[in-house]
Amino acid sequence: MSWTDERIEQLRKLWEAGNTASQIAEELGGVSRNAVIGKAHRLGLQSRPSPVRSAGAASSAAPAAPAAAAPVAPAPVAAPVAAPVASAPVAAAPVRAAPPVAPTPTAPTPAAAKPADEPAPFDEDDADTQTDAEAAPVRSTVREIETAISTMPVAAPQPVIRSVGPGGFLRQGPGDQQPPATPAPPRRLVPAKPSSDIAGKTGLLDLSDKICKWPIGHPGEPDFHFCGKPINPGFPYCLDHCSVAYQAQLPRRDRRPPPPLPFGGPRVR
DNA sequence: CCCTGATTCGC
DNA sequence: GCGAATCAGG
Repeated sequence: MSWTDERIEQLRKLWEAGNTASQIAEELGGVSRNAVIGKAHRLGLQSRPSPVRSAGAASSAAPAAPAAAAPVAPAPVAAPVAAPVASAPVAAAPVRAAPPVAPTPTAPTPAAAKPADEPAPFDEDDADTQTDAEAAPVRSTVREIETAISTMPVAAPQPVIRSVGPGGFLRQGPGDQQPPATPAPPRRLVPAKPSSDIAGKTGLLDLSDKICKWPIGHPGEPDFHFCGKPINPGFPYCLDHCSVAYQAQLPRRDRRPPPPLPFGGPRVR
């Protein structure tokens, strides 16, 4: 496929409408995403926010310097940590009307962020050409909306960091005096008493550095316990279990080949 | 992993 | 000029 005037025009439209390169490529057909990007650049189409560009430098591209054009307030890094508690939108409910705090000139945080270049809403000159491309613009619009929604500042705020404790209550930060909204009754995660299965056996709490810590059974099983015999001095296990735990390595030639792994071994890629 | 756009470079 | 390969962030 070659870049006919028609296809170039289509590319231009879709690109400026905010479609992704892969969408455009799919729409045009016969070209790859890379081809679209390459062509777009050669056409001098305005570059769009790219993951890569942010870090490095706006080398060749970006004549429309966003720095100058951006209407965004400089926002001199207003204490990123301090803010959340007071303004926390998370605690949506009972936050008493924020006291008339000192007129902190907080930057219009997220809402102000707005694309430097607004895509021209419509190109009236091309209205006649629209007929052949009915479907595309619609899809673009849908995507634009989706993108807009997903990037809306409204969805963002969740700055209050609280962890969820057992029972579902929220742990509070130091300055957070509001009681938890729903104080869930404490729940035990483990039985208060050891089950009768391990009565008389060495449980976790019975461990010391004088008795064998060799596990008998598996954690989670009702009768899981530890060996509990006196240790072999200098080791965490008794003599018997030391002999299991510490084995001299045989010379390679004397070793048994390991049994085949149950699932065909590790994946190889 | 997936996605994205940018860049490079052989053709 | 073209676009695959590659890079690099989200």
